[in-house]
Amino acid sequence: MSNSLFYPVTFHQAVLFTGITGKDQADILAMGRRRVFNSGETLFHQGDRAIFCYLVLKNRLKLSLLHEEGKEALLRYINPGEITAAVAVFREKNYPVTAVTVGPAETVLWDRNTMLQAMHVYPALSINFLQVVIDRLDDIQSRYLELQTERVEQRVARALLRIMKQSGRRVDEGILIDFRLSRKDLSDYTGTTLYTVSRTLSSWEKRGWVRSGRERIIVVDPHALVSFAETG
Amino acid sequence: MSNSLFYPVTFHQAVLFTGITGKDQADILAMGRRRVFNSGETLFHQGDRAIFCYLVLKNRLKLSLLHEEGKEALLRYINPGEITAAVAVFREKNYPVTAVTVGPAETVLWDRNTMLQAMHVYPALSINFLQVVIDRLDDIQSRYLELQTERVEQRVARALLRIMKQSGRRVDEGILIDFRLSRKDLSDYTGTTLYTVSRTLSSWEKRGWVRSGRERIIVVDPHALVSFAETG
DNA sequence: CGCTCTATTGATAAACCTCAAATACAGTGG
DNA sequence: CCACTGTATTTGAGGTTTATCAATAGAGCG
Repeated sequence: MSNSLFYPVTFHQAVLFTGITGKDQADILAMGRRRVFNSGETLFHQGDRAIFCYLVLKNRLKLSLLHEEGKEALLRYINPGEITAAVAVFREKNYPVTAVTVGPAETVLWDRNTMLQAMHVYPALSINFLQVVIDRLDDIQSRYLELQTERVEQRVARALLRIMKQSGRRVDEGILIDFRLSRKDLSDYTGTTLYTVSRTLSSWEKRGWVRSGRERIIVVDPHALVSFAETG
Repeated sequence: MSNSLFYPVTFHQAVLFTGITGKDQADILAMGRRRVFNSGETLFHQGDRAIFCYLVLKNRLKLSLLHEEGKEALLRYINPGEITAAVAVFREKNYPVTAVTVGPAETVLWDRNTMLQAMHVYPALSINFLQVVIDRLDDIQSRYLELQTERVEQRVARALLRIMKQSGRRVDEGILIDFRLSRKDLSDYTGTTLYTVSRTLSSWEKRGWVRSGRERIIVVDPHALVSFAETG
């Protein structure tokens, strides 16, 4: 409560806080610790003991699964208002995920015991955490199915639409993905190579569906992309 | 409790019942309804409202994600003592998964409200359910990474090892997958075609790693398979 | 303005799918 | 017990998708 002034008002809408009053939100936030990470800094790494869970206040995190030989599967971006490492609260096993900031990021973090305590006081928290875990499960299952059954271009279309929905911002020309997103990032997200993503985006740019530059993508015609994603 | 005689003793080891005494287990089972499904019968289908959660007593269920054009991703097999549709208890949304029996299967099922009630009386149940959801999330994330980064034969090796661990039975020649498992099933599990699986198994059979017949696989040399899966 | 990182594009190769045909196998009913 | 029938499996040939490699161009930063 004491340092609630530090937190932007907008986080009253965070998934974490569904069904929790503003005052209680402030209390819960005050139980955590505020921490700012540099651009590109690692919050936690695959194989670490899961210790904290994080609420993102500003900027974004990139969650990845790492494989040998430097290959990487990009799981998702964690946007302001979203939490990650929710699972860390429920078990002590290693967490198989790596989190890196995309630009300098502000977070609030809670250790396991503190969060368990908070959940005890505010039971709605447990429900919200569970909801997050289930949402993640749904998301990864859909993507697993798509990865297994669809072609590369179709998957890139879906990826772009997903990221657009989660992190898009309206601008004049269309919907801008609001952070540095490279061809490599998109290929790690979809299980292809940066070359194929580049070719795909070039072809869509010719058709007027997107506009793109260095680590920057604007979706001009979401409808066309949706239709492409659904028909293959 | 009244009908606890119906249930085999072995289910005292079910994940669902971790930390729950035998008597309480019987009570919980008695709150559910016992139901036998025919071979190949569908328990629930993608898009259904999630209504029940199921404990498998005998035989196995096959959980799949369905895609248009008849393509299918095989999520996992649910063995005796395991539960499925755990998520159904926590939300009413459509469940994106299809469950079909592999041979005639005995189950116990609970509707949402009954299970919520049981959880209220036996809090350990909630923890066990959560554990199941988290395990499923871990599993699908690992497989997502593998699908995205590894070659077909490597994935088939991993699939065989996974299924072996979960459903294998020691026999003279090695470890037998203890139910009908076709080339098509394995290819749906790994995201390839039955032809490629067939070729792969043939080549392994020549090397003495497996023995296989119609819908039947014995892993003769698990070590060789592990090493193959890990080095690619 | 030079340096570095990202993106583009073409040529080639590898992995894997698709299609087709033959073969093996497990039940089933006579 | 055996022939029959419907699946499952095997295997080959050929095609498609996509990765890989290489070289060039472009963008941002100090």
